[in-house]
Parts: sequence; C-alpha cells; structure tokens
Amino acid sequence: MPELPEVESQARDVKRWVAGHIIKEVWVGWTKTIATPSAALFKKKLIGRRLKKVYRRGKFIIIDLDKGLSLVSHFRMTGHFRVAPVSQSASAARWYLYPPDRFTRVAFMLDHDLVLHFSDIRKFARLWLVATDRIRHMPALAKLGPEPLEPKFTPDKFVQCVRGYSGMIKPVLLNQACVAGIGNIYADESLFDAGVHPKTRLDKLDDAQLKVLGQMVKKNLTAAVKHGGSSVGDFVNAKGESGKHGMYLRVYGKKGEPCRRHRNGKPCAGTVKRIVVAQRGTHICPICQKVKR
DNA sequence: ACTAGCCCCTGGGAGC
DNA sequence: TGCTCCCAGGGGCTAG
Repeated sequence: MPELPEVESQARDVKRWVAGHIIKEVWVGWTKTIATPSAALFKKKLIGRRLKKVYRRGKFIIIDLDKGLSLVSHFRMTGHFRVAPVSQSASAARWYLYPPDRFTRVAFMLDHDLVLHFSDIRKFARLWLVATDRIRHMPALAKLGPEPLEPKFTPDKFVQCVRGYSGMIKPVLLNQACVAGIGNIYADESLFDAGVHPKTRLDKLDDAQLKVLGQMVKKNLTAAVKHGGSSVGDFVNAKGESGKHGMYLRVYGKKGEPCRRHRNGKPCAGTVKRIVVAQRGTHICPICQKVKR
C-alpha cells in the first residue's frame, strides 16, 4: 500500500512528466473517486487549467493549478497515478482507454498527447478539487503532524511528538496527526529495527528507546524513498515500474520466515509472526520484540 | 481523548 | 478446473 515513500515517488514522477502541461479533457469513470465538487463541476473547472506545482504532504499529493485551484489526491490502499502517451491507434473519443487499465477511475488528457490516469483497484482513493488557499483548511490536511524526512525532524522531535499520545505504540505511529506519512509497512519495519513490540504502551517506553525508534523511522523512510518505494500490493510508479525497496524489508510480509537479525554474529532463532494490533496485520519477531508490561 | 466497530470495495486465497 | 465464501486494509465516521 502506498505510504510516504511510494507517494513521494509518485509525486516526483508526476512533477517530472506532467508539470507545465494543460488539461484538455477529463474523463470520470467512477464518480465517488471525486470527493469534491460534483463530477460535472470537477470536469468543467479543470479543463483549460495548467498543472504548475506538484508536491507531497503526508500521503497526499497536491497539484497546484493556475487560477488558484489545487487538485488534492490520496491513494488510500490501491490508488496511483500513471502517465502515458495518447495511443495513436485508439479512437480519439476513447482516449482514456489507453493504455488498457480497467481500474482507471479518472483520466486527464493533457496537451502534447499525454494522458494522466488516476487508477485505483478498490475505489478507496479520492480526489479533491479545491481553492489553493483553502487547502490548509481541509480537515485531513490540517491535522497532519510533521514531515518525518525534514531535516528539522530530529529523533528528539519524534519523542516530543509521540509523547503527546498514550496507548500502544503502533497505532500512535500510524496516527497521521502524530507524524505524517507512516503506514503499516514502515511502522512494522521501524518497530522491528528498534526492537520494540508494537503493543508496548507508550508509558513503558523511555526516551532513549523512543529516540532509537525515531531514528529507525527516518532510516527506513529515507532508504525506501531512495529505492522508489516498496511495491507491496502491486505499487508502481507513474511509468508502471516497481519500487525496489521490497527486497530490503525484514519483517513486513515475511510471516513464517526466519528473523534476519544477528546477535554476536549468530542469526536470531526467531520466526516472523503475524499478529493483529489495532485491527491491522502486524509483523514481529517474538524474540527481538517483547512486550514490556 | 481514547477504543471498538463499521463502512467503503475488489482481488485473491482458502475450502470444497 | 471452477465455484463460493471470506477478508485485508487507510482513514472517516459513529457509539460507547
């Protein structure tokens, strides 16, 4: 599923391939994908607009257009953008069918024969068309916590953010109001690296442990961005290529595999287990990560 | 302010 | 091989 690194990869691709282009036509195949306004108004307002600035905030991609409009997107589970040339063999009226993707929910025909597809298998992803100066008032964006990859987001800052919450550590990591952009994959990986059980309650963790966890969050997100994301759940970039971080994952999706940690040169004897924490599938090594009570 | 439970959806895995 | 059943999972929402 797309988390910060996958969304960052997409944002960079969209910026690289379509920034500066003008929207000539809009096709909506699933109206619920458009959170606001109505599909008709969405089309009407977008045609003729130029895509200017493209950036990421948490797991959102924001595309600023001319005339004070912004297209905000969230991928949820399976959404992604895809950039493709207009098919020369296709019927001009059915431009949105190329390349063939039965999961394209919204498509934008751009100038210079390019098409931007917004594809989403499970139909959970959303697009919002809002006035640029209203973005900061969107509830989902307004509540977002700090960006974990910003230089000023130090391990101390992480401790400070996390200390504003209570309860189990994993749901706090997943809470976008605490730190923006962390999802199930990087939460599990970071907890594993820090040797912290996801069910450990915050008041049982001291600042030193939280600091290590903060370092691991940053390390994992940085590495994943470098590798173009993880391609778990068929994530691909805007050119349809897989991310390469999947091969670096150590616990996520590794149920039944031996733990990859070494102690004093010897491999850990643990086997990766899948448990459920806060209604989410969670991967741990029962030897490296013990709950503190 | 917290947690549990439901909802949105579909592909894919399990079971037969 | 092919059918049906079941369910993950981000985040919004409601109820307790």
